[in-house]
Amino acid sequence: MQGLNNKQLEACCHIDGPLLILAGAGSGKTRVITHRIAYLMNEMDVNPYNILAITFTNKAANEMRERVDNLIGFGSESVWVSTFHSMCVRILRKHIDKIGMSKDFTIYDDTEQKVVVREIIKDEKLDPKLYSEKNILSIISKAKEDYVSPDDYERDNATSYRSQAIARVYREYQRRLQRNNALDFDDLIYKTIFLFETNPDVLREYQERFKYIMVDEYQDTNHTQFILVKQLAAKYRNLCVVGDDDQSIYKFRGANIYNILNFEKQYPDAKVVKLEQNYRSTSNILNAANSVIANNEGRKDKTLWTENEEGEKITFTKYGTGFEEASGIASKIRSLRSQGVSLNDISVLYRTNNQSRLLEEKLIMENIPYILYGGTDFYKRMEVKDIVCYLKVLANPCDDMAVKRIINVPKRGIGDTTINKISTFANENNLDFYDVLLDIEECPGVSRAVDKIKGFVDMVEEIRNMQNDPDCLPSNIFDAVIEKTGYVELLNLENTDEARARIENINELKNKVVTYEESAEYPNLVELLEEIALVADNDNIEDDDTDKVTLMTLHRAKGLEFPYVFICGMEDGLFPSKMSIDSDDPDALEEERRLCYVGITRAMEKLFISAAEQRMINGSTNYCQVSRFVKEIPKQYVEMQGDFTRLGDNGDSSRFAFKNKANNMLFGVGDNAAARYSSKPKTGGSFNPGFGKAFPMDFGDSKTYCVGDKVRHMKFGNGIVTEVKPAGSDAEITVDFERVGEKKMFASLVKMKKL
DNA sequence: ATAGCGACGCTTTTT
DNA sequence: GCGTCGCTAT
Repeated sequence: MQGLNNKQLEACCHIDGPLLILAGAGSGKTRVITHRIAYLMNEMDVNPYNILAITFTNKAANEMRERVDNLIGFGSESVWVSTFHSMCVRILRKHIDKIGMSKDFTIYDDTEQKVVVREIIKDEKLDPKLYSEKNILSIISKAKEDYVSPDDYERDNATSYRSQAIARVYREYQRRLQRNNALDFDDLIYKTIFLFETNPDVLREYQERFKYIMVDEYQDTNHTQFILVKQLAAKYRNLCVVGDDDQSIYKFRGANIYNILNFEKQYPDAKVVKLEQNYRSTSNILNAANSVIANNEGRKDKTLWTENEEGEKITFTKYGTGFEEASGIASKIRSLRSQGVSLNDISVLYRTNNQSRLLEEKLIMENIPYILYGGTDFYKRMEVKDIVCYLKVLANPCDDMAVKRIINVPKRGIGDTTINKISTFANENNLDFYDVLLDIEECPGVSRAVDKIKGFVDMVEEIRNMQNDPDCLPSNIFDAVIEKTGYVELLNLENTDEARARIENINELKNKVVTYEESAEYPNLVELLEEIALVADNDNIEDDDTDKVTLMTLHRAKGLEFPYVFICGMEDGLFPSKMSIDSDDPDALEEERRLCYVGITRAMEKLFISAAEQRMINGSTNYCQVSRFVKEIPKQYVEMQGDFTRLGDNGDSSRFAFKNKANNMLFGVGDNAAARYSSKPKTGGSFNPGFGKAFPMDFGDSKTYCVGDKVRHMKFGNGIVTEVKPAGSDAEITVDFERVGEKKMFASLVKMKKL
């Protein structure tokens, strides 16, 4: 427990009963959580089997497990470290039959949800203009997040004709998912709560198991997650939640800030520990962040402080246009680079994804390498989804959505009319879509396509039969899909850059499959698909060590830090967004302000913020005011650049000290000439080890290795120890891995198992 | 069955 | 300004 400050120590050592840790930005939150787990195990003799740590992202879960491993060596494998969603999947895979579903369910992402809703809108003959799938899905999702069933929803909205129609869609949506043996993300939590409600014995089993529960990023939990945690902790009440109400920025996704604000009401005996010392930022940056967030009403009282030095002032630059802003940022980055700053230490943050376009164009022109987070997720790319749907059909033929997606991909002459006929026939006879395909002669009106469908079914069945061979791996299936469908072959014929990028993505998918196989105990399609469904692209951030500037939205930056941070587009209407300014809910603006706070506190050494007077938004030029958030930063922390005599600035500008004019910006010329380019598909990244692959418990002599020992490493696979060199109380060992060659590592830190 | 064209709509997105 | 989606003409 060394190197912790008093507050951190206090948080680690409070073991019994509810505990709320309010952890400000950069206050060493993860350290506290990992040390607390270590304390439970090492000092309090808690069996790691009885500890549950919940996070929101796989990345956070992996990091946490790694850090606990490093802290205590072996034994941490039996701590449940997982995301809400993968925890629920794991519970449901074991018990979902008790609530009338089958254990091999598949998970639908939002693309698949949309297709289901679209079909229902059509079948129910609703006007798609009045009932957009997007709108309906968000209503359904919101209902589920609040644990409102279709019946509840119908009853609660009895007076609205529209709501009654939506209730019908909701009910039908659930019915179809059930028939497809599928759950969406909201269902994963919803059904787990329902399982616990209806099966007290199952709940008791998990309550007994999870005697100590920790929840990270508690400010981001929604209502169902709140209920779930409450259920699990009800018996032992050893619940520790960690979060920062000032960093609650996901209300639009259902996060309920009152879960953290009212924790003490929910648990009156809760101990509260505030972590207010910041170890990340200079005091100028931190003070600026404090001043901004102080304008919010609905927050827990706390003020971050730091022992770090004052540092440079924040630079605020006002540019004439978005083009100039992008040029200005690019040239600032160039000058940083010439001073020896690594591009990896620089990040450019913005409110909306489309702001990246201008930045990208300028960075390309200036020859500054960058990596952009955002855009289409790897697993949502067309070609990746196509292949994944083949795998889904092979794993779960009831998955109508998947079957319909691939039945004519690549094109094999089975058109919409045929698909609709089969669909109707299936619905009328209460059959799965694929059942009808198997017996296609029975289906009226598909005379012409019968042979084509037979060809398709034969192909699928041929691949499916491969699974009878116990040695058949998911990658063999994968190869068979590629070969029998001719998918890559057809792309090859296209001979375009786009087709080549798609092939690259498919190869990348194959890499993921192989990586999965190497880490899995019993590789199988269902588990592979589950990992794919639960893994976010976000997990790959920071994996690449080549020198690149990072571009992303402020939302995505949460949890990250960079020595140099640019926040651009600081204009009222953009940030804070117009929606939040116009909203009659005052919390909308407060949430934007929290987002601003998150952005500022990402910076360690130096923060640049900027605004443009004119910006093109949705094809038309807007004249902008400097963001109110900029004006909330006291001038002593800021150095001003730019022309403040032009339009868009009045009133509060007197707070600023005027400095040099930005007159070195190129205007206009060539700005639109920069060619559009398609960003290289993201690659690399470690596959989430998730559940089921934890090493067996092994408390023994795992820290001592001898030359010749056969070992297995979590990431690197099998290898042989070739050298052991004492280094202080530790030992540096060299291992020759079959797959990746020789690696040196410290014995006490390495995540390895002796074979 | 599919290419092509016009209408629309448009913050943020841990799973 | 740009991408997605659905309808229409071939």
